[in-house]
Amino acid sequence: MSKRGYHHGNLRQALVDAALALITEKGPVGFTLSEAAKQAGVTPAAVYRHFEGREDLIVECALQGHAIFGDLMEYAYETGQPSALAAFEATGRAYLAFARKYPGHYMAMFESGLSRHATPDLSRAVARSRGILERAAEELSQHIPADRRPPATMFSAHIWAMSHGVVELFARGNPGGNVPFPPEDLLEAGIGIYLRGLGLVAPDG
Amino acid sequence: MSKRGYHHGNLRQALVDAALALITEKGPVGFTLSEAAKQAGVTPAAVYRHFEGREDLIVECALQGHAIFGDLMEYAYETGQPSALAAFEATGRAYLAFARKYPGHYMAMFESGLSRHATPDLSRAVARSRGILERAAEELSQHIPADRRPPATMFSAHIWAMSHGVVELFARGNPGGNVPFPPEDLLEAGIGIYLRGLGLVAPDG
DNA sequence: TGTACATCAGTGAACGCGCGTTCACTGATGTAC
DNA sequence: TGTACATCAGTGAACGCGCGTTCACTGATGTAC
Repeated sequence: MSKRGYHHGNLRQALVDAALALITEKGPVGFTLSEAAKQAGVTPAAVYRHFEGREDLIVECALQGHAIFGDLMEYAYETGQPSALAAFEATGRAYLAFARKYPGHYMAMFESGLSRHATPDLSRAVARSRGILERAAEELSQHIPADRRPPATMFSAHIWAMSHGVVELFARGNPGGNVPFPPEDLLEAGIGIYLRGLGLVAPDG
Repeated sequence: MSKRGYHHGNLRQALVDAALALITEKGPVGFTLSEAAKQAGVTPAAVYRHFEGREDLIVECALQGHAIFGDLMEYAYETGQPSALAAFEATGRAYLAFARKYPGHYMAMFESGLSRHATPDLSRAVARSRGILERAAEELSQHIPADRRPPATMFSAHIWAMSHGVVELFARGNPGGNVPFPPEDLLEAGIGIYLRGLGLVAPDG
């Protein structure tokens, strides 16, 4: 914070913001370092004062994404407490809300094709995000009779998969196309049915 | 068919195969027309005897993918008959089998970023693939009491989303990572739980 | 069967382009006295 | 407060690269007589 001054103010963050805007607009593929620099009102070479190169800039986008993601999920989870079910459902909704509100971050995190071990920082950030999802699943799964309880990691993987699938196929232009349901409703209904299958919500609720 | 002869034999298909191999290896992004040509043992310019350009080649990959996909799904569906449930489950398994066996096709179809209306042919192929999924869902949903029955399109969207999510997050290197379950088991369990939630399989089965 | 011609799949050189990256520089900002 | 100096964020020109695409060509294949 309060680093501002110098020539630009805070070029580092301005570049991240430009990158995110470009990724949002054109996908993580269409993003170029040169255009991000241009959009930040700066020469491409200036980027190298703040990042090691193109990939490093994308990593920073993903990193900030995971930070926001983790905070949102954690907050949703805690807000839903003490009911494990409410906490879990809030977490699911927060997932989609994040994907919609921060599409650039989401793409940088999950669609940019960078290894989740690109840097130690990123590796840690990914682990945190995943840990939060799994914690919510873990707690909720305590309410399932032990003999019918799937491992919490599997449980959370299912929800994550469905959420991601809805985002990819139905929350953007491609390629599942114009299903006549808002993605939020689609996902909420899907998770509801899934949880009923686990015996976690009333069969006729 | 039997067009063979001339210089190369069947360059058109050789280019498609090369493109698919490259897409498999490097993702739909890493794919370049020049490299596909090279891999087919031919000058980049030769590609233009058979395709309008780079995108047209990718479209052909997606097109062939949809053809295989549709056939596989249809076959799985029919093999599972007359039980609607068995047919549906077979279709779900076929989905993942396709994604694993034809990763290049799968990526060209769902991850290459080309509009599903890039050409009329593609538009039609996408509609067919989707129609098959929805037909399986439609039939199965007849077995749900009408008052609790979700629309078949929603139903099929859920399964599609979960399948796609499993493929994207867990069936490849990124970024969900090394969950300790084979994706096949993960998906099969997920679909099983979901169907139980719909009351389509016994609660204690 | 043999020759003359037409076709057209593939060549190879060239193009303009934008990319990521480097480098010596310059000039505004912050600091020491 | 004012001057001299050090720092270092951003410049601008240049680079090599591989891309997609074009074009006049050439030479193997298929066809007509």
